Amino acid sequence: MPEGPTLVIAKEKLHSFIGKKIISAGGYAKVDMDQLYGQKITDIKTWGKHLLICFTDFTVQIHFLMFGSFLVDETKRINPKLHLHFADTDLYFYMTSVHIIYEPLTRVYDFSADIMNNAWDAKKAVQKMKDQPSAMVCDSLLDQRIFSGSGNIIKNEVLFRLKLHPQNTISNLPAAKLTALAKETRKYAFDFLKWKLKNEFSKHWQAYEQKECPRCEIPLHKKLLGKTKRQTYFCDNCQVKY
DNA sequence: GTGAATGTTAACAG
DNA sequence: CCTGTTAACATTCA
Repeated sequence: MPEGPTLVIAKEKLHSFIGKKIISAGGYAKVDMDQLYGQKITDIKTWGKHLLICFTDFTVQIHFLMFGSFLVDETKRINPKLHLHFADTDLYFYMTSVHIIYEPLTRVYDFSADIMNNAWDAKKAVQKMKDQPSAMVCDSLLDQRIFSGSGNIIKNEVLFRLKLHPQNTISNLPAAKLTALAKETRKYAFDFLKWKLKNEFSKHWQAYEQKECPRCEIPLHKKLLGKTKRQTYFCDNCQVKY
C-alpha cells in the first residue's frame, strides 16, 4: 500500500467519508477508542505516506507501513487494527500504525515536503539535500523530511531516469543535478499515480525488480545500499558517478 | 515451505 | 550520549 501516490488514491477512495459520524470504534490499535465515538470526520488528507483522518479536535494518523490495507464494508480474516463503524458503512484498517495527533497539523507536518502536495517546493528539497552533503543520494530520496511520500520504487526509478548512480553523495553532485532530482521525483510520482490508476504500474518499471538495463541491455546490479540498506537496482554503465 | 517485499520505530548493543 | 543493528509488526506473493 505504501508510497505517496498510492496514498493519494486512498484519500480519494475515502472522500465520501467526510461528514460521516462515528457510531463506534474498535480494533487492536492502542488508542482510546472512546474518544472517537460521536466524532464527525471533517476532512481526509495525506502527508507523504500518512493518511490523515481529521476531526474537530484531533487527527487520526494512519501509516500503512509495508503491508497495510483498508476495506470498506467487507472484512479480512485477520483482526483489524482499527474499525470505524458509521450508520451506513464500515471502514477497516489492517496491519497499519495508528496514532492520534492533538496538535494542529500545520505544526506537525511541512506540506511543502510532500511530493504529491500542491504546496510541494522543489527548492526547499534541494536546500535540505545540501544541508546533508555527506548523504548518499539513495538515502536522500528515502528521507521523508526531504521527499515525503517517496519510497523504494520511486528512489530506484528516479535514479535510473536521471542516469544517476545511487552511491553519489550530495556534495559530489552538480547543483543542476540536485534541481533535476527534486523536479523528477515529483514528476515520476505523478506518472506513478497515473499508471497505478490504469493498473499498469509495474509494466513501467525500468530498474526496480528488473534484471537487465533497458538502455544498455546488460545485467543490473541489485544491492542493499546506503544507511537505509534498501534494495537498490542500478546500471554501472549508464548511471553516472560524479 | 521459504524468503523477500512499495516501511518505520522501539529496543538494544557497543 | 551517540550510532548502528536488530526485532517487531504479522500480509502477500513468487
